[in-house]
Amino acid sequence: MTAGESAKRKRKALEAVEPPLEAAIDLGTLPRQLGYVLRRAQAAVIQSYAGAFAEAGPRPAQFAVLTILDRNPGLSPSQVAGVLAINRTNFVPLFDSLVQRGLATRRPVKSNRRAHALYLTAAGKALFDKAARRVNTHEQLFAAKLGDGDLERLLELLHRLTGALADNVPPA
Amino acid sequence: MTAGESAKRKRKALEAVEPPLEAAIDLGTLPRQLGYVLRRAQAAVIQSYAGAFAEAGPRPAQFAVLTILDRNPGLSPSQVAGVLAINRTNFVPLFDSLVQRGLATRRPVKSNRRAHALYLTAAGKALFDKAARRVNTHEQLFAAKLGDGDLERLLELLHRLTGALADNVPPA
DNA sequence: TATTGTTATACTCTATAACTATA
DNA sequence: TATAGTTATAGAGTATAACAATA
Repeated sequence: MTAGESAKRKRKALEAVEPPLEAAIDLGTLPRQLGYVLRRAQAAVIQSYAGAFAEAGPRPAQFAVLTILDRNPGLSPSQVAGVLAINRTNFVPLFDSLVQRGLATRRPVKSNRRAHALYLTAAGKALFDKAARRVNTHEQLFAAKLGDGDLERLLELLHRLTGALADNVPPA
Repeated sequence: MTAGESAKRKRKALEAVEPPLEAAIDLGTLPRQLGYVLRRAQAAVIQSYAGAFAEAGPRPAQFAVLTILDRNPGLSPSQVAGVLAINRTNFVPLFDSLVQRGLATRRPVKSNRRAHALYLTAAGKALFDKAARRVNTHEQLFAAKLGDGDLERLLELLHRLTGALADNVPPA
């Protein structure tokens, strides 16, 4: 092959082509892949929640922390982060955002001067109660969309999946 | 109430407290909230995939693009981004990463000099085939973990949920 | 030495505004 | 005026290394 032929072929390979046929796009195996399907579902759910929380309520991670502290006042940062599967490190600015909004506080612990005990403020409890009511209402919308016990079936399958996969990566 | 009493109470409210009782942590309604349960499930699935792709295979988003272009060569960036629900804007660096690895190319389109047509290279096809085999094997692991048709049930519920929520936000 | 909370840092994902060249 | 691709940018989410105070 000469240099001229090589250059010609190269030019041809980069030539303009016709626009794609306007047929339905084939997703291949993506709709059977759990990672992809979960991403799409989570995006749809987050979008749906965003509509219900139009006026900048607590973000999902903030709401989760409020829930844990409402039920378990006095837990340590490591405990809350651990139970929510949030990195200890990333929990710091997350909790700071609640403190800055006056929703939660850190208190020292008598018996261990390294540790902190975390609590909701009165404002934090009030915001949590209000947000929890809205979240539960929204959950009923999901139940209605899926219909007839299917939300419960979906939750059960997701819990079982998460548990089965977690078993493979036991804590060190 | 005197000023002294008020200051005293304030000090008391900030006093050190005993460590939390070591009981099981109460998650409240979080296990019934789809957003939270989906996040946990997706994290578990991504972790599981990360183990199977130890040696830096394509990332999930890259693999999705490879899949679409393998089945639908010549689509435009907007079409691929649209079908994957990826922002047009964010698709650019994502596709660039494939081009830089020699896995995909952009070609001009005859009939519309604004448009691009996207294709996999031979290397891109080869990597996709290899990764697809690994992904499908991993999918079987999920099926085994859940057992007896439950993966199919889970996928069906997730598809139905995503579809039902998308209906509420029709494209402008 | 190990643990608790923290800082610094970096990378990915996502979202919005605005530019360019074409149509 | 609208469309296709792109740039710039900023906000979340997530991950690792390392530090100070304390155990």
